[in-house]
Amino acid sequence: MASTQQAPQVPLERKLDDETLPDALASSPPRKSLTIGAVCKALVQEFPDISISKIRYLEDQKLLSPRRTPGGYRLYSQSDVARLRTILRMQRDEFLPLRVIRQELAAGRAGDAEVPRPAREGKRAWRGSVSVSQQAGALYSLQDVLEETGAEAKLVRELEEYGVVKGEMRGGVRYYEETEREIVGAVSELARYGVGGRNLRVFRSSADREANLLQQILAPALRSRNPQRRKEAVEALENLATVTTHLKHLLLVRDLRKIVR
DNA sequence: CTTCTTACA
DNA sequence: TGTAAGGA
Repeated sequence: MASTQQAPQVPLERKLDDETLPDALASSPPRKSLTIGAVCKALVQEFPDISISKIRYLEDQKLLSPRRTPGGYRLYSQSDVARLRTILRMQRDEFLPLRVIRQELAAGRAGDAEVPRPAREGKRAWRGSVSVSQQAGALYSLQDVLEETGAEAKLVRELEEYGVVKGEMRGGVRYYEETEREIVGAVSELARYGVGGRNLRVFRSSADREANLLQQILAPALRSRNPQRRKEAVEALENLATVTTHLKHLLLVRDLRKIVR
């Protein structure tokens, strides 16, 4: 109830004159602000299930604070929109809870102008990080794998025994995917430090659990009828994998320090 | 016609 | 999250 809404003067100067939204063609700092509806329309391309209420909700959660017209209409500046994009991407790609996003945003950039987006932590991966989506990658024969990783056949056999790599039969010959080649390479590295294949079961089972977890989370999107959404889901999976890897790395480092200290 | 807030499902 | 209501 209650509602002594003041007169919403003409909320903005020409609402959709610039609905072209050349977000890439920067250099238009303060001039044009958008109403919530316009913002929604502009973002619906990249975020299909965006909605006015959702945007308002984000404001409730203190993630946005657009200016208001004397009439109470929200006016989103370019940087507000950029910030909103960042928020939506963090939610969609990294599944970060709003409270985390709020901190992340408060503690740093992404409030104005362009978004330093790809500043993800996906640091090192042994050589050439692999991606979940490159399913249809090349296949490698045992020979190839051994040559490129410098591993011993014995090691590969061991890994197969423990189900770390499986390879696939083609015309009586076993071939390995690129990911598996990477695995062999990494394990080979570990072998030089005395870590045997039998020590890897723990890795494999934890990897399985993680894969299941991520898959469950993304299941809805992966089942989507919309191919675009599925594609995004796969990308999200990769990002998630990167993030969890980073997390594991941090936890490992922390624990190692405890031990060494 | 659009947006606003509040309340409710 | 979405939506209906009542106003501006």
